[in-house]
Amino acid sequence: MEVETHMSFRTAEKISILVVNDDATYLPVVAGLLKKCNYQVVTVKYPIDALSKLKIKGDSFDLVVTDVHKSDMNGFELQQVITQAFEIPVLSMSADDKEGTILKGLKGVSVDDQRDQGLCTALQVKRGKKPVHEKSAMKLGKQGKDNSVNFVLPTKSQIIWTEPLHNTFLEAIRNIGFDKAVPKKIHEHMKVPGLTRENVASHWQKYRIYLRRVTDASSSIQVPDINLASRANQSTIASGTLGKHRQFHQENFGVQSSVPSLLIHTTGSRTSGLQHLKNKGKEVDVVLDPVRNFSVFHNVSAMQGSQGIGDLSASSMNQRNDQPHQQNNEDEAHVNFDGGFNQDMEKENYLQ
DNA sequence: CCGCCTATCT
DNA sequence: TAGATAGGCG
Repeated sequence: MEVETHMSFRTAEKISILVVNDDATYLPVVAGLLKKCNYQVVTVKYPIDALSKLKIKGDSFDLVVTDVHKSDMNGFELQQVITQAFEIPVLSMSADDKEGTILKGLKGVSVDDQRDQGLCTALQVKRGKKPVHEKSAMKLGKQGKDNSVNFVLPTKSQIIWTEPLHNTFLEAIRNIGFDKAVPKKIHEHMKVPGLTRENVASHWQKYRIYLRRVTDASSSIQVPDINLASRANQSTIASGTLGKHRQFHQENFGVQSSVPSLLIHTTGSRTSGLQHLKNKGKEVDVVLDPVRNFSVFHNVSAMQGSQGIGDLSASSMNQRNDQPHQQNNEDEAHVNFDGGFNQDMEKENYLQ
């Protein structure tokens, strides 16, 4: 499906692109790739040069590709000038995904819209919703069945909430106090390089959802008449539950030191690693479950003399919540691991 | 305007 | 399913 057919048409007028980038190593790469895709490419180092080039060559460019840099005139400024003066779409790129550089420049325009507009206008492609990522280098112009051309950029990495990472998350929450915990604070406390507030927020949401699920389940099983406990006060989890999970946790993750880094990023394709593990069955879900440790509630649960929840075992934990009632389940709560994480996935590690 | 939260997307 | 993203709202 990824055939180079995209250049079989459009021989008459090549699309011409002006590439602005002062990075000596990056510029040739971008230019080369674009040329390979049969675009006519002109390169300049600085925005100033770009402007003069545009003045000379007028509207002969179909698209300007800039880097978002912090030189005299940055990519965004250039973008504005060009867009206004020449009415040529500008595609800004950056390898800098920190500090919201890109979003700042886009002012309310979602990244998708922006790039869709830019690409569509410039290349007159059909609206193929191929995600084009704003971060990192551009990869390759690839086809669509419809002959549309899309830029396919490396998809942004996802972080994986490994055991150690999740633990620092939990500890941050404990330090802050559960009810005062918000993404920003948690994030600050964690102090994990490369981890963003958004990462934390997302995980926090999942975590709370999970917690809700568990507390609801346990209250309905345990004391049906006092579900107000878990309802009103989220910080109530039976010690039995805690114990179970603790135990579970230790058995299976006992020596987690095999994972040297706290933060693991994966890149786009999910064929390996995560997916792979997932496909191996439910026990894997347990491995990947974001909440394997209830230490947050340790103190609270200590004074909760509850018992009988007994069976929030591993298997029930990773199963859905739809009607635990009268769950006789012949499926025994078996958990067998073939030994921790086997990360054959592509990843970047951030030591810390 | 920031950032939290929920819904939705991938 | 997990994690990312968008949008609403305080």
